[in-house]
Amino acid sequence: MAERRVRVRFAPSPTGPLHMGGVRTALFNYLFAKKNGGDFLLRIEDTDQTRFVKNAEAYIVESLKWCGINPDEGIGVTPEGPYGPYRQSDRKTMYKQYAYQLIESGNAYFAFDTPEELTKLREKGEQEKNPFVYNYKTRMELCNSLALSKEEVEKRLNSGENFVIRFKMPENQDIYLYDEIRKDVHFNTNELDDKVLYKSDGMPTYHLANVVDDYLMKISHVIRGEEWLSSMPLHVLLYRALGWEDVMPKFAHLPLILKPVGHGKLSKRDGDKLGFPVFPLFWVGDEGETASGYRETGYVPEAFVNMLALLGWNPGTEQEIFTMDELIKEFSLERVGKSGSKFDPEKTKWFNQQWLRRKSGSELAELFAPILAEKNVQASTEYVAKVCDMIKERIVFAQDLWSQGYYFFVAPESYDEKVIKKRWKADAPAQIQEFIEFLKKETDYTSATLEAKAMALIQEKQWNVGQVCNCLRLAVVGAGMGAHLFDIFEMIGKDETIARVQKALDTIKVAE
RNA sequence: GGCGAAUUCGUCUAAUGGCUAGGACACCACCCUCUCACGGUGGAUAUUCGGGUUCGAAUCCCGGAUUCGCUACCA
Repeated sequence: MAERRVRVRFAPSPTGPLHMGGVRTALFNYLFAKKNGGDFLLRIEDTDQTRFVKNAEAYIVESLKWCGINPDEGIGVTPEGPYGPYRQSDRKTMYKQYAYQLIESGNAYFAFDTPEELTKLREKGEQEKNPFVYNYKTRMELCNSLALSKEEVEKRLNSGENFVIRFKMPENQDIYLYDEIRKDVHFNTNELDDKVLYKSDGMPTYHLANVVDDYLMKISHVIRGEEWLSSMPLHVLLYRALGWEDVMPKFAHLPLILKPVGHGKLSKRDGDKLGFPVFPLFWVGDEGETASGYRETGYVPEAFVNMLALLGWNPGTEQEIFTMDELIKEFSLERVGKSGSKFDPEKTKWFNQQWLRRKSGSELAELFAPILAEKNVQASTEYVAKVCDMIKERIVFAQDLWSQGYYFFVAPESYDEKVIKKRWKADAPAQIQEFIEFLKKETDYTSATLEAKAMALIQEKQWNVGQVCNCLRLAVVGAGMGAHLFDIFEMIGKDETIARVQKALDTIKVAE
């Protein structure tokens, strides 16, 4: 049998910003598609009009773009593709016929119960410790086309009364399913309920829309979060009832991403409460509420994607740093784990550090440019790139380029008290004074030469290397950190070096 | 409550019946070093519990515990 073309979709609901769990689902779909030479589509599932958030769709598109997860088809692609439209609200009219087809084949029925009535039944059920379920046991006592007379149903339908269409879940059937990640899974239909497929507002619910669209869009594999595992039997039954079982996609349910502390899955509502972003990009909601994003926090997309890929998947080797191309090459559903993973913000920082370090000076200079502009610093890109090369091993975030490299651009405004206390001893002023005289006479102002001559001087005078160098570092940097001392000298130049050291000499008082 | 799924260092994970349970993050110590980092070396820390099967179990089977998910005219 010829293998079906691999077509997968990421189908988020625009109810707010896409959070990192969603990005990971998109990533795994994308990797799977690319690995197998297939298509990755982006479909928007906006069937719930009450939860619709205006900017969410654009945010989703931009987030995926930032991550380098580019759809082949669907929302955000021009032209969108042959199976459009790819927004369920734009497909609204397509679902009704399938809902009615299910009614005709006896797999679904009209229900007239109002939400209020159902809520009341649920509350009552809870009190009596006998939860209300709309299923084979109760449906004949409720208000629907199975329990009511044909005339009564006609009358209600013709009078324009609100109705929903429910799936008639068969009684006592054992359903054996296969999940690509979880392997064999078993359900009995008595545990399931008569889910609403078609809502009174004329929109399908997720279950119907999802199955219909996946069928029409020729989806071969459904890769989604574990929260959907429980509805897999319903979806499979829907494929069967609609007569589509032969082209039913394979299912793979991904383990969830859990909160690093406390309990439960990571959710949008966690926002910044946990001290790290849960969203790829900065978010501003309809009511002006904001949430931080990985991009603005100083993460590079390579690191974010790399971290996400290793959350729930592993290559079976000890390689941890992967480019997108390497991920595509290595990815397989077989190596996706079964258990949920707690998200670790510390490891995410490490990935960013690794990725930043792998970038060239000029690549980093591009990240640094907006920060320098904000600080009103003018410098040539060559100079900035050189600085980046010197400090890239000390940064975790793009922003650290400034905190770790400001002294290449501006003189320190203060001096670290702790360093003064430790290094600026009684004999320091005299030594530094002498060192200034040495610097003034230097004509070959390059790092290596300067270092050799300075070391010779220190040895000749029998000074303590650590004390002298650290005092000089304090003078040019203002703190006990930073790049190689003589590299700093060369970079800022002779005049600036002398000016800074002289100023330190004039300002700093010998520690008691 | 019902149903489903899961369970290896604090965290992410490797080991699909067989070396001393391996790696990474974080932590500690030492080395490198003018500082901060980087790097290197070493350390501490794990098979949820109880039964079985087997020469041998993290791995297979049964039961308990715990965690997560679902249980909406939300996805």
